[in-house]
Amino acid sequence: MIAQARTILRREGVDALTLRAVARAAGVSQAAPYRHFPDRRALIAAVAEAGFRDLGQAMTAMASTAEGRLGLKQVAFAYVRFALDRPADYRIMFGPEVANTEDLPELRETAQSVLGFVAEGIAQLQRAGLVGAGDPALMAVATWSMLHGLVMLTLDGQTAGVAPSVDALVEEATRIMMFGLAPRA
Amino acid sequence: MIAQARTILRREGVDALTLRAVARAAGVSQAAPYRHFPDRRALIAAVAEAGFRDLGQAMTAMASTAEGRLGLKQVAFAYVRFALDRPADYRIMFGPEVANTEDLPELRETAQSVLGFVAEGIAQLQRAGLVGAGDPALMAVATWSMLHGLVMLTLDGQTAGVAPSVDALVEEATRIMMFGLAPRA
DNA sequence: ATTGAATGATAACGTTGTCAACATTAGATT
DNA sequence: AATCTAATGTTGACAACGTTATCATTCAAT
Repeated sequence: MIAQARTILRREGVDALTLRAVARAAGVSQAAPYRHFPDRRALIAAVAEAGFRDLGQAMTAMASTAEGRLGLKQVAFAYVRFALDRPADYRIMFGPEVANTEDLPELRETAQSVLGFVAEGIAQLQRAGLVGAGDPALMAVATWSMLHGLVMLTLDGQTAGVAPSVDALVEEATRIMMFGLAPRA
Repeated sequence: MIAQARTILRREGVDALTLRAVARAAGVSQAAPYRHFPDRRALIAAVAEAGFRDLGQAMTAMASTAEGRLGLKQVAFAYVRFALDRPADYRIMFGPEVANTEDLPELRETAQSVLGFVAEGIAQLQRAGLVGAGDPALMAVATWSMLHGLVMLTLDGQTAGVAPSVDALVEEATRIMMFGLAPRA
């Protein structure tokens, strides 16, 4: 059922992701989904959680392709690529429907594991002397924020024309994140 | 009518912002709004545009309270404060309904002026030698991305527990943005 | 005075989330 | 083997929504 939902989401967008549409796709009556999800929000939360799992997988896969700062950058690219490849999935994962994750502990945990993954990578770089002192969790939030914002603004069409390509944009943004806006003496 | 819409949005959330609710609040028939907005999306776009205007105003007001890097940081605080004070407004401004602004030139322009404001501030810092060389528009996008991401993740409850307060989080994030993750010799 | 645009009212259509009531089935218990 | 229970599905309904078509009103410009 979640698989049906994700297919609809990708093919027809968020608006088409209705409980009835999922029921139709599953060849089942309109009320049947309520046996598995208490309400629409729960279905969306399940789809979001699947998305976070896929995202984590994509990031992990890319992390092992390079070391040091380049590794972190590769993860950043994997992150952005995932979001731009599946914009509807990404939007659902951070949409208002699942904003208050207090009552969705599983989703919360899955999402937090993405943050934890970034934090761990940063801690590694710190041990290698490639990242300065400071709370790695905080640095991870800042890094994640930048990527998330970049993705959202790009999906909203707000970064068009600033850089020759999205890749170039990510390249520059991660560089700024790593070395800062202030000049280095 | 836009004012009614914004009141409903703030009081009852995005879901309650329906054309019918706006019509009721205005004491008018349910079809009357269609004389002023072709569809729901147009109403939302108008609300979003009003939000961007308010945001720009808040940022501008705060920019004149300090100079140099501190000025930019004050603008960042103003930005975050606006978003957290009026989460529903902020969400609408960057929501999927108005994602493709191609057919909403006015909204696009208003939103872009926020970016332009940041870019101008960065260009000023460059002239003062407080920010390194590089395309200020690109730097502005990176900065905006970080703030936008930070706000969204915070609204989604994803940054809870990382810092003692949101202010501290913004403080640290802007510091990282300015001086980078990499250690300074 | 007439016209035409702007604005509003009424009524309807199709879709949605949700619920209540009933049917079916598979597994566990007796 | 008979019975009970939980899970799952169906039918039918309700209210709310976006949207449209049709008709009424007002008011400035000609």
